[in-house]
Amino acid sequence: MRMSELLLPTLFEEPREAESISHRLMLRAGLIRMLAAGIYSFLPLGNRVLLKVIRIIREEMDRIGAQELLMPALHPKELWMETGRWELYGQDMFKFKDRKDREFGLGPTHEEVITDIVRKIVRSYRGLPKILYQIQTKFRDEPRPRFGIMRGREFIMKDAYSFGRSDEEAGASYENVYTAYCRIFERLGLDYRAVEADPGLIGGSSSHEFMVMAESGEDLTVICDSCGYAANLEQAEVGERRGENKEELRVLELKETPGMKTVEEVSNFLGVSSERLIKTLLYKADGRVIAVLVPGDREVNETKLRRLLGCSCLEMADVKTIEEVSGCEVGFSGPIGLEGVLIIADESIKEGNNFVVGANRTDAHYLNANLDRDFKVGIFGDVKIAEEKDPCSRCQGSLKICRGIELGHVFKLGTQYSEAMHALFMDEEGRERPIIMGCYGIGVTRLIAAIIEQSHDEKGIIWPMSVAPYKILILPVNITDNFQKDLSEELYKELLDQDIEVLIDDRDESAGRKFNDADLIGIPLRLFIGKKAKETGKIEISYRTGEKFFEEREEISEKIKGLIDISAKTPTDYL
RNA sequence: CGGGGCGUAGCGCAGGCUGGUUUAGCGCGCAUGGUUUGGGACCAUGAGGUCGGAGGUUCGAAUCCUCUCGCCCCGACCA
Repeated sequence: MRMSELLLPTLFEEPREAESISHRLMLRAGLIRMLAAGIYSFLPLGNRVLLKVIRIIREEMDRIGAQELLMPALHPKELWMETGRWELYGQDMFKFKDRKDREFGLGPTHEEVITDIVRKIVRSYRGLPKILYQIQTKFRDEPRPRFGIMRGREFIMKDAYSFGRSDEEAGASYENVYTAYCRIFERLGLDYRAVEADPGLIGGSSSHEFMVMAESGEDLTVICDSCGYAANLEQAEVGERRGENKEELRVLELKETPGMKTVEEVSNFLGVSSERLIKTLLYKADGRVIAVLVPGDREVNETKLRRLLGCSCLEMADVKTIEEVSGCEVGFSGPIGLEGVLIIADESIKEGNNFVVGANRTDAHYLNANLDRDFKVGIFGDVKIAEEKDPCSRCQGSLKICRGIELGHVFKLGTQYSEAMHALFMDEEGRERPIIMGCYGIGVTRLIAAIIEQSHDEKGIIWPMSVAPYKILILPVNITDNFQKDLSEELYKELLDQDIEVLIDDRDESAGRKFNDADLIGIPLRLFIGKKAKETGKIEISYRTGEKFFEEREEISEKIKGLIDISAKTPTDYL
C-alpha cells in the first residue's frame, strides 16, 4: 500500500478527549474515529489490525474443533423473557419496537439465541458435545463508556458456547477453550494471566478471567510470583502467617476512650499500632446477626465471607441493630461479652495477642484482650481482602496486586439456560436431560487497546508482528531524489511480489514528519532509504523497537522474509 | 444516577469575568507557487466559522440569563 493513497489521518497534537494511552495512540495513529460516546469506526489501518486479531482467534478456536456460526444481533423480546434476562439486563440492553410494535433488543450476549438454535436441532446425546462460536458486534448501553474502544457501547466480541451431556464432557470443553485462549493471548504477544474469578450469581463451578496486566486496567488481580496463583481481588485467598508478633500475656484492662470511634482515632489515642487493634464488624447473614473480627488495618472481603457462611444475603447491620446487640454506640463493639452472636474471625487474629478491642460500652476499649482467655471465636476463616505482601495460601511466596484488563472469560454455566429454555437431549438410557453448557468470551476490540497499552513507547505504537497492519515500511527520506525514489519503488515491487505486506511512504513530506509517522503507526520493520543508501550501496533495516543493521541490496527480500517469520513466532513459540 | 470540567475553522487553543475598534483571533494543518528534504523546514499568497443548539435580556450577545444537546474525567453501576 502507498501512504500517498492511504486514508491515514495521523494527528500531531494530542486529542483532547482521550485520556488513556491506547485511546490517545489509536486516535493519533489514525486507527479509529469516534461517532458517538463509546461508538467507533475502524479506519483502514485499524481495520487491518482487527482482521489479524480475528484471524488468530479463528485459527485457535478451529484448532480445538469449535465451529463458527453467525447469529443475529437483533433479538425478539420473547426469547429473553424465557430466561428472565429481559428484565435482568434492564437498561444495559438497547431496546426498541419495530413498526408493528413488537419489542426487540440488540444482543449484548447470545446465550438465549444459541440455546434456542441448539434446542431445535440437537435431540440426542449423539449430537453432543459441540462448541459453537461467533465473532460479532455486541451492544451494551454502558452507563459509562471509557477509554475509547476499551469500554464501548458497540464492540466486537468472540463468544463461544459449549454443549455437553455430562459434567466430564462440559469440563473437557472448558479445558479446550482455556488452552485455546492461552494460545491466542500468547500469539498476540500479551503478558496475561488466567485468574480464578468469582462465578457470581450464576453460581456453579469454575470461572476464569484472562487478564492482561496494564496500568490503566480497571480490575485488580492478586498474583503470587512463586507458585503462579492468580485470582481476582474479590476472591483472592490469603495464607496464614504463623506465630509472629506475640508478646507475653498481659492483664486485661478497661480504658476510657471518649469519642474515639475509628481505628485511626483509637490507635492514635492509645499509641498502639492499628494492627494491634481488632475491628469488630456486625453483619446480618440471612437475617441473623454475626460479628466479624479482622485486624484494625484490614478490610473484610464480603465475597469470601459469604462463601464461608454459605449464606445468600449478607449486609452490614444497621445502626439500630448494632446498638441493640453490643449495648453501646457504634464504634465500641467488641468480642468480649457479646452474647448469642456467632463470632467469625480472620485467621490472622491467631497471629497476635494483647489486642485492643471495643468494650461494648460507649467511650471505652479493652487493652490486652486475648483469644480464648477473654473471648471465644466460633469460626476461623480467611475473610479479609488480600493486600500486597500478604502470604500466599498455596506456597511460601508473597502476594502482589496488579491492575489488569479483562480480555477473556471462561465460564461453566451448567444447566441454567438449558433448563429455563428446555434445551433437552435424550441420553443413552432414553432419559431426557438438560444439556450442560459453558460460555466463553473474548473482547476482540478491547484486545487491540490492550495490545497497545502493553506495547508502545513515547513515540507511538509498537505492533507485534502477528497483528501489525503491515509488516514492513519502506521510507524514502527524500522522494524528490530519483535514486531514493527508484530504489524504494524497486524494493516495494519486489516485496509485493513475494506477498509481503508492505507499506511505502511515497509522500512528498519532510523527513522528520515521515519518521515520526513511522514511529507513531508502529510498523515493526522498516527500510529507511536515504543518502546513505546511495553512498554505501547498503540498505538500512531497522526495527520499530530500535535495533538496526545494514544489508546488501540483493539480500534484502530474503532477509526481510526471514525476519518476518522469526518475529511472527516471538515472543513465544506457539507452534 | 451523583460530582466536576469542556463545546469558538480539520486539530490544539485564546477571547468570555467587565456586552460595543473583533470585519472573531493565534499555532498547526489545508490549497497554490517557489526554495527545501536522515527526525514535525522556509517565503509568499489564499480558502476555511450559523462561536454546540433553542429561547430570553439588551440599541447591541461568542461574552449575561434560562433551557437543551453533546463530549471528557471521578464515583456509583455493570462483567
